[in-house]
Amino acid sequence: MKFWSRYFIPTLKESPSDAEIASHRLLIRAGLVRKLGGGLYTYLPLGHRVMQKISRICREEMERAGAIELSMPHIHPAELWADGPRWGPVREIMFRADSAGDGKRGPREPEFVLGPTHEEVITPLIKSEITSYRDLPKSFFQIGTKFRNEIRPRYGLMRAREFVMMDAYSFDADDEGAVRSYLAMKGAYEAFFKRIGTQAISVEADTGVMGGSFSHEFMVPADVGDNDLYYNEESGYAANREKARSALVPEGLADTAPLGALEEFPTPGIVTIAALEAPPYGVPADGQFKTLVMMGDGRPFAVVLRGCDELEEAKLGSLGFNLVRPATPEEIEPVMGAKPGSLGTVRGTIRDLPKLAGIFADHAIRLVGNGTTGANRDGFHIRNVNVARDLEVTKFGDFRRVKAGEPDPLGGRPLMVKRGIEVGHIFKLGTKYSERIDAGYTDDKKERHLFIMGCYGIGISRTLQAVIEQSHDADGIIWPWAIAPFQVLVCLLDPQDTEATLIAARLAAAAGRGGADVLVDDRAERPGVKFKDADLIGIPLRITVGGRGIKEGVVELKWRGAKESLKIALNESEATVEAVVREKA
RNA sequence: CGGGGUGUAGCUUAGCCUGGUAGAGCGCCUGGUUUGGGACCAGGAGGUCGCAGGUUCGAAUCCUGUCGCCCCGACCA
Repeated sequence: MKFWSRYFIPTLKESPSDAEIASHRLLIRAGLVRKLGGGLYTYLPLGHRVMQKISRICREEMERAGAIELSMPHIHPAELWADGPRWGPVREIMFRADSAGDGKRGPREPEFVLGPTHEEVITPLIKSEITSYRDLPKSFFQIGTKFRNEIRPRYGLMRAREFVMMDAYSFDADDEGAVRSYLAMKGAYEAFFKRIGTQAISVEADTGVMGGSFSHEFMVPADVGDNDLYYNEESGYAANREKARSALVPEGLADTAPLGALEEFPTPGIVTIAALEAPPYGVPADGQFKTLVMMGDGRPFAVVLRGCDELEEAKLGSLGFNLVRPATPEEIEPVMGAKPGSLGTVRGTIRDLPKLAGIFADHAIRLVGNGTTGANRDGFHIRNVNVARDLEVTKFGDFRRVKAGEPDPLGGRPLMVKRGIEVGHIFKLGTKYSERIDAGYTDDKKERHLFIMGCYGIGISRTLQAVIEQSHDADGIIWPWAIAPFQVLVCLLDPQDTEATLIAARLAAAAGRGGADVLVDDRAERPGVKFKDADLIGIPLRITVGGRGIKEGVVELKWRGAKESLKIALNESEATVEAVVREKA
């Protein structure tokens, strides 16, 4: 039990100007955190308590799923990362952790870095400690601070430079085992989010820089999220934007339109899809072919889409390039023969076809019959273009960004879209890390195999903020019971009054017996201030003890989300409070 | 890193265009009156106007540079 007057909850009437979104403002106004610098936050007592509660629940669910807790260093020798597969992409977000030195030495390679994640630490560890199939499978986890020098920290704890994460790693002897471990973790995640009172959706996700064979993200739906979720509740399909597919194009669809004769025509100054749609041309966007030239590991390649579709760059990952970027006009013209705006892939029109590392076409272009595309000659397009007859294509694939309302790939029902905050991510890694350092075990036939790994993360501090984003109103936070910093707030309106103080103490004790963490607002403030603060910090159950109620012989119980309060007779109040709390806890 | 914005008291900000005494609200301190949804009255403390240089008799204000922070984009738990 804590007394507000002796505790530390610095609430703010106004929010600092640098807080943009509701959850960020509330974090600060409710006295949960204070900023030290960009992406760096102090957890004040209230915020710290919530972090502890989220961590504890996370720990319990991970252990229930069979994972074993350990703790790895935050400072890593730089050699651990140097020359690794992720050194390039990861390097720029890593903090170096060398001695600050005397300021005279010039730049040099870092000796130590602050750990952004721990695959690189745990894989060598397990390599040397586990050598037999008898010791598999094993899953480990830790809950601790991670350091990433984010290019742009944002939205308070949402994207911070230093943040708290639960990270887990699984080691299995074979693929079936690895899938079991993966599913166990997925189950633990689902249980975790359910217990903390948060709706989190798991969606198919891209593996990105992490690599691996498949993965799911756990998303908390929120308008301020930085990823789009495409889903249909009936069919159960859910994927993020990078991964989302649709059943727009029937399998094996061939050219259908009556084939017209190819015809080049002048289009002076026309370099956009929209301009070709307008009079006098009037070619609808879905009747155009859009040709994009990208650079993959330094080699140009082309991507062909319908004019009405957008490229989803993440989907180019399947092409096997390490680094992909749009090509510059200077890189494009010598290869294609024209500047962007007049590009196309009609056979025979590409100036230097052998230079291209490939022409990759989205399946959806099959829907275009007698279409129009660039002639690879500035100021000219070609009409009556048909895919099978006319287009140069190395390979078809799924490269377009899905749109809301398209049929989902499982049941053909319309896809819905929501914004979401990524709070967890699980990866089936396969052997990507174990192979690099030859980490494996010996089986019962004395044969050596690589560990099949998985890795898993939950952003604990991000989850804290995502919960607020999902659960608040105009007055403040509405904490789910399980992670509220205190579950019960005894609001003592007349701390000078001995009788009221005594009643408040008894009720606080009763709530404590029921299993709640109790905060007593014993400050010498006016009732209005106390009520506003109570709503702001979002304690689920408020018990009001005041002179007015005592005269009537009642105290009031009010749930944070509810409109009305309940009056309870004084002589039954202790038993009632204890019972109510026990039921929740 | 590219684009945009912004720095004035603990917080929110006015003043800047058109140079001349730095102002308000909230919060804080003292006294009084109040006391069930952010009270009122009186008094008070608190500001190197982000930093450095320049122009000027004179700079919060104009110019140059620099740093911090915020927003949009790429990246991530």
